[in-house]
Amino acid sequence: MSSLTNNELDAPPWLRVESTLMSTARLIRDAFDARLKPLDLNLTQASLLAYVAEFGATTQTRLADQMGTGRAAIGTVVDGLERRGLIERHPDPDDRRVWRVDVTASGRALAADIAGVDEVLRGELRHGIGREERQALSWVLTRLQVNLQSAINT
Amino acid sequence: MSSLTNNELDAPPWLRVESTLMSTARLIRDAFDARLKPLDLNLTQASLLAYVAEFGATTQTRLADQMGTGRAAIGTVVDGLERRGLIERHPDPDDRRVWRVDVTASGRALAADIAGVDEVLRGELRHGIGREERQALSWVLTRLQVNLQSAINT
DNA sequence: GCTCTATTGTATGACGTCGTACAGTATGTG
DNA sequence: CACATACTGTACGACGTCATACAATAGAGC
Repeated sequence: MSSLTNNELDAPPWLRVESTLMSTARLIRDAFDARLKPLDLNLTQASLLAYVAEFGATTQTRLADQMGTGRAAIGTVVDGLERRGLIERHPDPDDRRVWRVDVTASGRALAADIAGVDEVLRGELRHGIGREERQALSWVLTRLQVNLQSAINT
Repeated sequence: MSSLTNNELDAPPWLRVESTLMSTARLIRDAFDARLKPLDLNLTQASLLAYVAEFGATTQTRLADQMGTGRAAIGTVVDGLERRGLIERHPDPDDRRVWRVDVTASGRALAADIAGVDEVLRGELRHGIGREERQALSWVLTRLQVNLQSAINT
């Protein structure tokens, strides 16, 4: 069942690879969200938690940069995770403007589950795609990002 | 300024190609939105308008499938474009449940502008990326979508 | 030390999309 | 014909993100 929504044939003439790329991105988010649902996390929350668990106490601005979202949005995500006792905000001794966001014990346990989910899913996504194909994909995407940045700054 | 947010080096160990893909998708949306801003359209509105201009009177459900968004969301998009006189809703003589969404004269004119914007931007995005690389990208993305669909349906 | 500029996190309102439920209509089955 | 099932578009509430404005704080230049 379920033919893909956008194969190259019935796709509109404008937007071809680009729309395939965007629908793929949406599917990635959906797939991760589905697998993270048992942990009661979405991809944004899981990414933030995993990042803090990996790299230790982190500023919210840095988190926003890493996650690719605004500072305001990160604030509410941190609020939610903090309410659930997964992370904590500690004052920074050197800079009284910032919070050092750090993971709690239960947050660290959950981060391990996240890593498991991530590894399993990423393994499934590699089926039928060779290593060099993934590298080629990565290269083209990076090059595309350069072009996109130029296009946006004009 | 503005090094890319996620190169492969400082990216977290979970999510690599996948996160690059998602940030690329976001950049695509941003780039199109920026170029479409003079027309006072966002990518969703422009895609819908271009699709109707290309393929003629279309059902809203079909539009939702094509755009990859829900029926409810499409309804509000159609509302907005209809208020601006770019499209019209006509009753379907054979099925009284559905609207036949069709483009007006001014909508058709704007659709031509959209096609121009699209062609120019897509040309810029191809810089430094060969035809076979684009085809390889497309192939890997399609394969990825298959894997993603399997992953979601489990 | 004082002043100007930059930065951090937050509050607020807006937007786009989603999920669900619903009424109206179509289609298939007895 | 009557009935059950499927489908279309809409109303409604919720969520996540954004843009903007703001107070508090830091840092640079004099």
